[in-house]
Amino acid sequence: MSIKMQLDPVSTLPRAPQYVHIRDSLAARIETGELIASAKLPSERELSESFNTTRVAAREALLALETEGLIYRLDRRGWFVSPPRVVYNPRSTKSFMQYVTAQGRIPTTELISAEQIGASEWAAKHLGINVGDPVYSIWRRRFIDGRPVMVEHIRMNAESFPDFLEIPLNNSITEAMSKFYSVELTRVKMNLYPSSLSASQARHLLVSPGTSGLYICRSNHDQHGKITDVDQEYWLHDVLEISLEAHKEQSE
Amino acid sequence: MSIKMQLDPVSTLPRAPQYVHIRDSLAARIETGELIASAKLPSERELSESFNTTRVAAREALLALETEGLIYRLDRRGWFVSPPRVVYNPRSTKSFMQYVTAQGRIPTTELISAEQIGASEWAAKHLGINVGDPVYSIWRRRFIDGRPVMVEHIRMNAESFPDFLEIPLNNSITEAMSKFYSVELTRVKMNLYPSSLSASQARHLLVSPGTSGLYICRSNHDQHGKITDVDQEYWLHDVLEISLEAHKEQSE
DNA sequence: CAGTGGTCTAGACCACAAC
DNA sequence: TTGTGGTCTAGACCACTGG
Repeated sequence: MSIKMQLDPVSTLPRAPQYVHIRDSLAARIETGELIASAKLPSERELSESFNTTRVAAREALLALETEGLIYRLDRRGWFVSPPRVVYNPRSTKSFMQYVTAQGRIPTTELISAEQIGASEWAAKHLGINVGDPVYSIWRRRFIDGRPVMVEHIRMNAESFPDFLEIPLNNSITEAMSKFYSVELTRVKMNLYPSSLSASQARHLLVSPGTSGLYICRSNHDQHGKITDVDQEYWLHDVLEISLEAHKEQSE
Repeated sequence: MSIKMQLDPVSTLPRAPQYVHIRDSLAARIETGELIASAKLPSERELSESFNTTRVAAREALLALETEGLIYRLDRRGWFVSPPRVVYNPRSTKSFMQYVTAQGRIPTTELISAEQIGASEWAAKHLGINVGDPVYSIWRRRFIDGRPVMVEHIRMNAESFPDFLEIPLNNSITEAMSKFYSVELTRVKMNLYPSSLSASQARHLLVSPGTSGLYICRSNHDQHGKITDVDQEYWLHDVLEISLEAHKEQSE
């Protein structure tokens, strides 16, 4: 037996990158519950020191976990463990407030701005009205357990809902439509895809510009088939799980 | 008026990061059509030189565009302009082959592996059978215009589809069920959320491990309400746009 | 003001793809 | 063999958060 240590054959295989070790270590600490939901992770500098490497490698590990949806980042504030996803079912009549509460989480809604303007080309097309027709343009921010998770931009046909802006807009708009205008939402059309958050949206959500998100565009229809409102939602990418059940149809 | 030049007030505002310029420049070249779909971008080194900066900054710009879905990356092969998203409607009876073709794109399916095994706990639960019951486990890879965009893992109740593995599995499984077993898919249950691709999935899709993706889990049901198969799909994040129309129900 | 992430410099070596 | 992205070193300064 030679004194010189034999190289382990395994070491001739492609070595797992350094950042993978950091990722795995953190992932394990999350899985075992050592780091619980919303807990703050060690700083990038601490991590790089304790793993005897540089901030770049630590950062890569954190970014990988972020992409997976295991952790999230508050801009210049640090890294935190992601809470479980909230399940959203477009077919359910439950409002945001209702389905979040039903899952044991605490929803909040905050009005950012609300005004009446003339319909843009985009809004007119989606609301089935003419450019320049009066629409309400409403921006809101929604929270789950105190974390801002979504900003939304709602456009409503103003002529269908006179004086709507007098109503408190940090409550359910669906309920307001029902209670004050006898308008019931019976059908929803949605388009959605992963994208990234603009600088403005990111600011509202306390994250860095360019953070990945989930874009959802919803058109709501009332019992007469009329479009009531169009809602663009910009979610953080780790917050939602979409769940839906569909009956097959020949329709496109 | 002092001789000393006044600072332009604008310059006291936070300066846009360097990588934003590179991002914007590339985004503009994509928008104007100078760089068309699937075109290869300049290499990271070329970009960093032409913008008189380092690879890190160039890379950040490219990663930002990747998150937006404007460009994609083939592992160690370079960066390319993303083609438009394909619209997928879960309610439509169209198969992958059909809806991709209908949008002027060319779909391909490749069988990776197919075997009969005993149901895992996960498979048993989702198929409504017992652990160890015979199931087909099928892995496939799907392409659009030659680009690998999704890997899927299908589990079927083997007892419902005797000798299914004898059928060519690079064609539509839905059609095979209909043609040979008189089983029609009438209902689908889906769960989906953004996530990241595992090393194995990434290899199949020619991308780097940890690339962000879109996870879709589908349970298909036949005309009798029986579960026919469960399908886990791992899409690249920039490929799909989900489009759906739902009638509201009191059901959860 | 101290601490955090955000951005950047100026390099380096590696694994792999394509020729 | 050459060129690409993938990973990494060892620093630096900046913008902003929070006490």
